[in-house]
Amino acid sequence: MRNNLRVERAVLRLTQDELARRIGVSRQTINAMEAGKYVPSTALALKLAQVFGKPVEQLFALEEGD
Amino acid sequence: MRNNLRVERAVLRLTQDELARRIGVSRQTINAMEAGKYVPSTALALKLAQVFGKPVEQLFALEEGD
DNA sequence: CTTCAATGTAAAATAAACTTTACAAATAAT
DNA sequence: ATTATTTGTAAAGTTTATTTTACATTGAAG
Repeated sequence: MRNNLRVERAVLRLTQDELARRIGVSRQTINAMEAGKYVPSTALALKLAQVFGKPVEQLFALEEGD
Repeated sequence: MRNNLRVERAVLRLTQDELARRIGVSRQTINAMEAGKYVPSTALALKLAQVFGKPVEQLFALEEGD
């Protein structure tokens, strides 16, 4: 699972902490997600898509081996 | 989190078991998801979107209280 | 060169996703 | 009516997401 979170967050000029607050998770969750340390739930993905104004498919993409 | 899985699966005339195999999860996972018992990971949501040929947003939707 | 804001990271704990096994209920088919 | 397929459900277990606390690193700003 690859994601564009870092880029999209930069576009909005948000800090990890600000983004975390907006979608109701901890800052470490954002940091770990950006670092590709884990795959978020669909609920989180939808909230992120909402904040960034882009469809989930443009934020997350499956890779080889899923 | 509401979802359309049951309807979309009906459109493709797939059994829970067939769908489960296609995306590599257990049949109970499909059943529980359709029953709204839990929210799948983004990886699963993307696979389902792929199978059904629809964007994640058309399969899953956030509700009041997220 | 110090200070401050932002980020990286880590360990321990909790919650939630997902599997396996197993059985019961519903529905379709013969 | 019986059998076979599909679906509902449940308990126990494993794995993964997410939180909390806490500290170390980076980078910008003064």
